[in-house]
Amino acid sequence: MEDHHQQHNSPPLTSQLPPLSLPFLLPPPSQNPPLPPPYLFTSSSSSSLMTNPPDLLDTDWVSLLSGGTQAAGWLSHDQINNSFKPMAMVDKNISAGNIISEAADQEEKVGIKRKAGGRMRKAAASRPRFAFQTRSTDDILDDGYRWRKYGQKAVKNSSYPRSYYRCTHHTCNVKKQVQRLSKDTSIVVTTYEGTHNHPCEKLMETLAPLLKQMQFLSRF
DNA sequence: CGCGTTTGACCCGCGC
DNA sequence: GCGCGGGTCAAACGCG
Repeated sequence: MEDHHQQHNSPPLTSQLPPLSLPFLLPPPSQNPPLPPPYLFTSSSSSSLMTNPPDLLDTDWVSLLSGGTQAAGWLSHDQINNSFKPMAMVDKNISAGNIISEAADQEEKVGIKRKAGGRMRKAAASRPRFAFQTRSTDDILDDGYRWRKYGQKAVKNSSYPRSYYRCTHHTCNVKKQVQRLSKDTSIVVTTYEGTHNHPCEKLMETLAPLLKQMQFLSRF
């Protein structure tokens, strides 16, 4: 069951590209007030919630965008509004530090009890996971992928339920959890688990004309 | 009709 | 063993 989309007719545009740079992903210039850059961490960088922004060069944007989530890339979406901050890298090997405690707790438990639940329970061998928080009135931010909700649970010590989503792409089993903090109800914590094994449709749609142009120009 | 959401049941690990 | 908490399933439902 391999994924053999996108190979025969059209050459994979993405493979011919230089790594995406962050400015690509920032909101269009029409948004006058300068937005703070999105700070996301991976496990290779700092584990604690930073008061000072991490150096963007330290952030592995390429792997984030190809394998993690496009969340950081869609800041222009109205939902995200003008606030986007990291919560922390979620990794059971990393101490909670000064992460917002409710979320930290949640993640510690999730990390340990990864396999609890339903029936088709593969040994989810330490899939990449990370979480971040957004300040938004909408629980769901548009990260470019399509998600299907498969569950919702009330969580202890939280007045808001946690929602469970799966990527709808057939061969992709990336999941995410979305939960609003009860301490600060304006904050939504999104936790991603796994790696997308397919391109982001929306991102590709957006970039396709540009990529074609680049291909064309690169011939000269 | 296809796709996504809702929701109660079920499963599983853990602590006691 | 039992109950709890959390994650998942799947039938029913809703919507375009």
